[in-house]
Amino acid sequence: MQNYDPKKIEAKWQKFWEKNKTFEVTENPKKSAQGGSAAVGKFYSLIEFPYPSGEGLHVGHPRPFTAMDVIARKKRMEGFNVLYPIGFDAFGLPTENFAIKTGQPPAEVTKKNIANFTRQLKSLGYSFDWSRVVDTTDPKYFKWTQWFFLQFFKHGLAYKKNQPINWCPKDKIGLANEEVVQGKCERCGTAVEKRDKAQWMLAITKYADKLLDGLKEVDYITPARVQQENWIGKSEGAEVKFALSNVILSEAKDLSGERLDSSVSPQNDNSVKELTVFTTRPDTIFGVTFIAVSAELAKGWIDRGWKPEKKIIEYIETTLKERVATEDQDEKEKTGIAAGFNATNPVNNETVPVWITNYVMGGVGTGAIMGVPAHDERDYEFAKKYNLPIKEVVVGTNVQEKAFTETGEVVNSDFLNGLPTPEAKEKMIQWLEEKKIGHRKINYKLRDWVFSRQRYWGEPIPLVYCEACAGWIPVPESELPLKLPKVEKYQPTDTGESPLAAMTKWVNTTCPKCGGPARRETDTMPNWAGSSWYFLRYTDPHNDQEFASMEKLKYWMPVDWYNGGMEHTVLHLLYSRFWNEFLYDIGAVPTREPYKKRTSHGMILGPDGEKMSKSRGNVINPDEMVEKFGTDAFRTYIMFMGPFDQAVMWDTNGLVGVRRFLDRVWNLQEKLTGVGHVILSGAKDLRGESLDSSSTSRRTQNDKHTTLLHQTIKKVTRDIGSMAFNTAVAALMQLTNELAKEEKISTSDYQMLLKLLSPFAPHISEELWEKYGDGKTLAFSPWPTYDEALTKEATLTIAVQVNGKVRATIEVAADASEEAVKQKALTEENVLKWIAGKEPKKIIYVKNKLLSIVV
RNA sequence: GGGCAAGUGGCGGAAUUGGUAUACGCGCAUGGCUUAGGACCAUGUUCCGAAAGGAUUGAGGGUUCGAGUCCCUCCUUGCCCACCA
Repeated sequence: MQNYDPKKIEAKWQKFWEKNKTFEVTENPKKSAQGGSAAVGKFYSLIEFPYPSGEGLHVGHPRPFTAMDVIARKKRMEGFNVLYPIGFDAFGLPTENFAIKTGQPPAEVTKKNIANFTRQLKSLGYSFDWSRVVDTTDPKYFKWTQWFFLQFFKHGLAYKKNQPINWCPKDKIGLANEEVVQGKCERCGTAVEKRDKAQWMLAITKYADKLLDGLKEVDYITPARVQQENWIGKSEGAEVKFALSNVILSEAKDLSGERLDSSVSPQNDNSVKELTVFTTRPDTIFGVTFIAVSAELAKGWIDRGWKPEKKIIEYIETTLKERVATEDQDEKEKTGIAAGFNATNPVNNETVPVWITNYVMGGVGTGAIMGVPAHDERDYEFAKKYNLPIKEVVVGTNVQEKAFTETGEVVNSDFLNGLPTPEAKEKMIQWLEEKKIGHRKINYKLRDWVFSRQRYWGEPIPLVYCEACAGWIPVPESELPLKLPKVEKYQPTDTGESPLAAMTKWVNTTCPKCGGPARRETDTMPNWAGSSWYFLRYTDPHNDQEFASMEKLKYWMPVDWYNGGMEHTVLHLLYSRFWNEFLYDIGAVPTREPYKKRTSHGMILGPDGEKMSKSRGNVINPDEMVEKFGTDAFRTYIMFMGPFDQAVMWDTNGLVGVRRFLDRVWNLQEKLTGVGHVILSGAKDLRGESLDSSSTSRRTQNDKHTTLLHQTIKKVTRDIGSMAFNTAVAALMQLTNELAKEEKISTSDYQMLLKLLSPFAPHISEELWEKYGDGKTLAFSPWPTYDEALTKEATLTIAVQVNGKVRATIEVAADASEEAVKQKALTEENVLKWIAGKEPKKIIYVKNKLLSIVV
């Protein structure tokens, strides 16, 4: 027997899989390369496709990839027609920045990076269908990304809006709200500024309710579901109009197109006579003692002719500046300034002052709130600071000392008195609606999606602006893809325009509608665009007539199991669900929800327990590990290192241990009965047991050996299903250790071990299967089944407790009667000693587990 | 501040519905095999104690014959969100 030589074996099988197209699938399993018999069903397993960075594969990538590979391989053995595709999300800033630095065209850099990633991924033995690779930067792919954008546009869900955006002065790029982390650019950490810029928007907010509802019908891990719910942030309440005591504007101005419309009455004379607030607690409206408005809202008034005192203008300006720059929001104190006029509470005609404050956000609700210090903590804090009255309207704790925010009985509220909070809320909304001073309103935290970037390396937005037609005209679908022109410089211009803006030849075009002169949109799409539909393309990647045929979509969709990082559970998951639901509504895809099940993996940390990063010097290179220990050991270790959903530290010593395990599996060959024979289907081993690969051990006795085999099958099967890979590997180690103790091992037992091991360590398993298997490919051999009865041990060890402490253990036959166990226990010396002649008060028997005697 | 996880040997971590805490791996120790080994094999390894025995799952309390697991109070760490009215 030769020593285990992973390098040789792994190269051999990777070549074999590639040559035989082992993992390429079709919708008709009979025609597929390997699926000889009709499949029990389809299984679409998906991982988040990687961004092909210049650094190559990071050791973090293999964790989800290997996990889904294990699941996909097991599903194949269980008879499913398994699609496990791979692709590259290749548009993006790092490549563009690299191009800016070196002058190399991003397309070429991307090509090189993808080649390197492909080599690395292939060396890890993943069972990807390599015939379906997608690349988001391929014009054949982004043709459809652009097509989808046009569908959004045609259905009124894409619109251009001139609004303040988050602007990163370093990257010279507009950022979505979600790309701003604590006032800083998510990518480079530079403080973000506000800047006005016309941006393409996607109206994801129109899908807020659908996105929320859809979560009920899918199986997402709880944190993923909760995060999506929180991000959408639905709150139910009411909008209420408060009349203002004096008209604050005087000059007539053009009001069109501003977001402030919703909070200002549409008066011809442009005066602001009333103010709309949003509240989730209309039941507390009798407790209003002030009105708080955001600095953004007040700024809008000034823009439209309000002339307040100088200190008010100064306050507004400072607050707006702070809004973006603030780092430690923890210590941010609430501030405010009286606006100098009052509002009238419509329910009781009380006059309350209007304050401009820093704790009300311009972009939330109407940008104005009613201050109820007795029942809202923030209002309370503010009222205390500025000595505003606190009026109790819900019975609870002393509201002069602390805001009472829970539900209770309403008081001091006229017709609401005596009602519990929820009923008061309903009654008040109805009353407001009757009197036409307010109405029920559902509010969302979710904002529309800023969909344009002033960048080169992204999908061009396929629209032209025509003066004659006075608007944005779509590029005809027949002219897609609209390719990126070759440019000299990839750097965005100082004005913030995309590098494409400098390409006058490309920009100046003709209007598809009237034929007159027109200008192309020079913004490109964000990173998220290509990844919002890639799972659809995998089902039909070479289709040049449609993004995917309905027939293929119907076969493969929805994705059965999608695993990805927690960092993508909010944005990518929400965006791609939005696209899919929109496509479902226009009849382009067959399922409303794209993903049936979503799980997440934890991060792999460096050996020092810190996040891996170049600057810390704690980065582990997968290539190096594979070179040293072999792919199978690497894969198996990744699965063994800890609970899949938790962060784990890298420890190369642990990898050594797994390699030892594989060596042991390899060495078991020596103990095999009938070594050297290729065992064919229908053959029997030396014990006369069938070696039919679909059977497991045929022995029916509950001997220790058989029990362990069946227990292992059960445990590994179940653990893979629940992503408890670490304990599945542990069970395989345990079985291997037990088999190593025996003098001879039956070939059927060995076959079973190889099958269970193969999803984790496919190369060594195939190699050994070639020698000791049934002559077919292990990858499609039936997964072992177990007999529940045979997982039970024949004799059991029962713990005997006296007063809660284990004093003895006794061996009894399985399912022994309580009486028999009791009698045996009461003959144990140590048990008698602790009972010390006393009469047992109580004896509790837990079947097959323990006997508890209380004296 | 809010939400969600999680705290178990020297280390990574196991432990169906409450039922023998510490599986599996690392490390360490002793022995074997070897010219040698950082290779391999065997045995041992939660802590205290010579032993009998006792203690032990972040801290404290509770329910129970019995709690790592359930309940209450508190502490710590990680992740996500952050004045959402």
